[in-house]
Amino acid sequence: MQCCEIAHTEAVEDYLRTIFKLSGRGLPVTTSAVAEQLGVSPPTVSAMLKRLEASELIDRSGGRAIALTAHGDRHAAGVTRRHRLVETFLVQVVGFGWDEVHAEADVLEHAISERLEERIDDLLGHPTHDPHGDPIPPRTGEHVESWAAALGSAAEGSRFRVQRVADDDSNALRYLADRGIKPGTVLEVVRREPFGGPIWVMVEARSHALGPTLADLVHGETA
Amino acid sequence: MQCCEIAHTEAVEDYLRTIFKLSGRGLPVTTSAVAEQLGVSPPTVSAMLKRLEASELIDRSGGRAIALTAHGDRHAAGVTRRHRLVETFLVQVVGFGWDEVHAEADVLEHAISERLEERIDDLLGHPTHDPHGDPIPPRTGEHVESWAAALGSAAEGSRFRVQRVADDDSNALRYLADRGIKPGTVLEVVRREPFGGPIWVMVEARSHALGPTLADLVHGETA
DNA sequence: CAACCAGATTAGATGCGTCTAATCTAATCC
DNA sequence: GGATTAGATTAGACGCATCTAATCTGGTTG
Repeated sequence: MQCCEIAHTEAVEDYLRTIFKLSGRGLPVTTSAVAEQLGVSPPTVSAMLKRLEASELIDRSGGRAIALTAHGDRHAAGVTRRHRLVETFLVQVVGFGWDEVHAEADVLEHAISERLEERIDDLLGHPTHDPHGDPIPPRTGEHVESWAAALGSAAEGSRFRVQRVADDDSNALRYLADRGIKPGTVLEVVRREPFGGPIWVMVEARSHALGPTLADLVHGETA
Repeated sequence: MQCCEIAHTEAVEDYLRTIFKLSGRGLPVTTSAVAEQLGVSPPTVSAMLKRLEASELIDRSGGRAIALTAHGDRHAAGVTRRHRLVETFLVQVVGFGWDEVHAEADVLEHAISERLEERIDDLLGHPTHDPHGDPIPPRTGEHVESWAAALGSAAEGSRFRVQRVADDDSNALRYLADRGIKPGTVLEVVRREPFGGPIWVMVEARSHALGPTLADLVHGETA
């Protein structure tokens, strides 16, 4: 069965984007990881993976790990592109906060036509990154989905430039935005408490203690 | 079974909006009419109508005619509201032509959240009509879906103000827009050819011959 | 009135996407 | 190396939305 023999249903797009996302973050891409991410049961994922494999969108020759084929990667990047364009559009044009757009985009990514996708891209001036700092895959051509180092592992005393913040948790995003932490922010790592304690950072002359969970959502490089 | 026990799937919303649309135009609302409109088979409609009736969204006590209950009408008006708000948004904010938005809105109407619906409404300044002149149902309260007289039945020599143009056919919309015929246009009915012949109208000092099919898409009142 | 016809429904089937319960597999650990 | 255990799959089921083929229903017409 070739790719184009599978219906590009919302579910198929959801699975592809999830696999794309996990791969991009360097996380293990397994049945259970996908199930967890999508909030469905492992058998459901098993069944879908079988169909994706039959359509040559994924490759499972590497043991438990699931990899996108070149074909699958193109489609997954397409869905991701729409997701991130929609997020950018909702923030820049519609006036939503960066913490409000993820769930909205999760639905809209399946609902916009190619024409609307292009129009939004034009309207926004062909953005390269969404409001969370995630790179927007180009319509054609190569795309690299790299995550820089997490703030959670930055050295004490270093200056850290935020590039990207994981967009999964609205509350975390709101919390971080309230403290001025967003892509582009440069902060100072004052102190790292041991034993899973918080990391103290200085942003615009104010210091904040971020728990390790939160600190791991923030990625960037030493500035 | 009460209304809220039925899932508000896309299909359910599609059926409700279709029934709403046919009723609003004063057309017969029957199994086959709905099937035709939605492009599905009559048995499929039969099955869905049974579920809609069990959920008390429609009432079929009037022989073959299908009527929305008060409850069903509220839901149908909600879907229609989203459809028309999206159309307006796509034209006014995104820059689409009025002939391009119907198909787009058919999908997006199911995908926008209540929050986004409200935000779009605010952004547009609470419009009362969409680009085709169709009234946008208010979020709460009464809504009247009335179609004025068709241009096809306007008297020779009368002046006719266009209020509303049926949005089903992109090509027809483009054709009409090219000739300056859209809501608000005032035109003069020069001559009606008999035997299903065209109707001659004068718009901005240019005259055009419109076939009866086309003329029946244009609704308004003598000005 | 009987036959016909249009329109609606029932019967039976399919594919998708999901579930739970049971089973299989493969890595880990004493 | 055998037992445990985590993870994946198979088995069996369900609801939604759709189809085709067959049947039912009700009005019109010769």
